Amino acid sequence: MANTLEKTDFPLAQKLGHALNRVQVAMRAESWEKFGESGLNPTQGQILVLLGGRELGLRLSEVADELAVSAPTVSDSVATLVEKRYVSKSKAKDDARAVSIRLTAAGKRLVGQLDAVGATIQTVIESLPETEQVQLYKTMLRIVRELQVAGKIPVARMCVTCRYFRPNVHDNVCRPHHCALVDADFGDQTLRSDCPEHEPADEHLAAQNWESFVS
Amino acid sequence: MANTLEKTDFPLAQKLGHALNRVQVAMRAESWEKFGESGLNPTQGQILVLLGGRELGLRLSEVADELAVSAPTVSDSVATLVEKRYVSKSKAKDDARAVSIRLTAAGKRLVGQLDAVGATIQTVIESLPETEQVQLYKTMLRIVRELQVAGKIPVARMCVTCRYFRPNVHDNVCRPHHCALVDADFGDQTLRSDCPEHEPADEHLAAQNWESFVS
DNA sequence: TTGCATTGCTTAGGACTCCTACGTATTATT
DNA sequence: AATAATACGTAGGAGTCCTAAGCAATGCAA
Repeated sequence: MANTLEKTDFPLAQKLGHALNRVQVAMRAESWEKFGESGLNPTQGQILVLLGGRELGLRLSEVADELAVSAPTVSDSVATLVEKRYVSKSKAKDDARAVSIRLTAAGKRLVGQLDAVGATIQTVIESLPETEQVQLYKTMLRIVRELQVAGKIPVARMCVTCRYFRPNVHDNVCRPHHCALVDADFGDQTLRSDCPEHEPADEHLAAQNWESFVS
Repeated sequence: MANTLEKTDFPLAQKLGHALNRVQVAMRAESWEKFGESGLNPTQGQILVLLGGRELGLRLSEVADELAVSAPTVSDSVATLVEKRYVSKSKAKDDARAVSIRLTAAGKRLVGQLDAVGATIQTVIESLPETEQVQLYKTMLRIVRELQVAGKIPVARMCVTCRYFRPNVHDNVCRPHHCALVDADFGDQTLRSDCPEHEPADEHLAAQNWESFVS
């Protein structure tokens, strides 16, 4: 009798996937709402937000990798964004085949008003107890990292893949990590998922850091 | 000096949103891959998977609500699925305006082969320590519930909104909850996010249960 | 019971995503 | 110098996704 429920149950990972899917649906819907106000669709919005964090401009293929869509799709979307005067395309200096995509002044203005995430999602996350937020964040970073290892998304500018990252080197439980670039100790909640100062670690260091981080 | 990183940092909720977005990108890309093998796109696949859990058939509008897209979109997608012979449409008995959408035999066969989530995501989740999986699951359920309260997604068939759910009534730390339908105690990892036996609780009971659950 | 608002769905029209396949230019390799 | 690989673009097509408008059927109120 005690096992009545477990017997007909699905594996936890599958149920987690289901829950993740539901959140994903909500996020996508919010994305339409949020970007729609500015006359954009989700893909265009994502491109703009992505560009917002990169002053130096991005290649077309880099954008495609980041958003995990095909190059033609990005080519199309960027073309419409150019039409809307939010981004500009220029020839890359170092490669005559390549283009450099960056925000125009109008684009920057728009991105400034745009939040990266929908308001409801943001509110919901904020309503969680802070310890749960930090725990969730750490778990999400772990998932993101594993997805990168699996080649599903490009290596993001996260602390855990940075050459300046020194995980768990301090005794302080609240701030166990260290950033060798700015020479500061910090905690899990200050870990970055998209740091402008990020410089990729070599494979060996990355693996080593990852070990120290998750243990 | 100690605050060097924190000063230039973003709010945690925003960084969490960013991480969630990245996972979402990966999931969407996997969705294309996975469903593409069967000649489907993500939306068609989602509809099929959704229908897979509902023997009795669903209204068009219910599908639209579940996937958080407009009725015309579902109308289109269902039409192409009918063409592909995976689903059938019939008039609803109780309402001559409405249709009942359900899987055909071929549709059931296909859904049987389809996983709800992409293989990589599944693997990544499974690679997490089990305690972290359970914690993540609980947090995700909480987020899903909050999204429902906010009206962003329809009330799912989760334990926490079920009239048979009795949260935290047992002393056993591993199995504190109780299902009054099958009369069994169970733990967080056995909580359901889409239970076929689900019967919605009234508002009062739902609120009360939610309180007991999260505290 | 008649009238009107609401509901459930469909059609129409348009913007755009997203794909595969192929073409063109440039760069890298041999 | 010839060939391969890379970066991007175009073409063509299926299909998402929206808003707006329309048609039945239903529910409610006078």
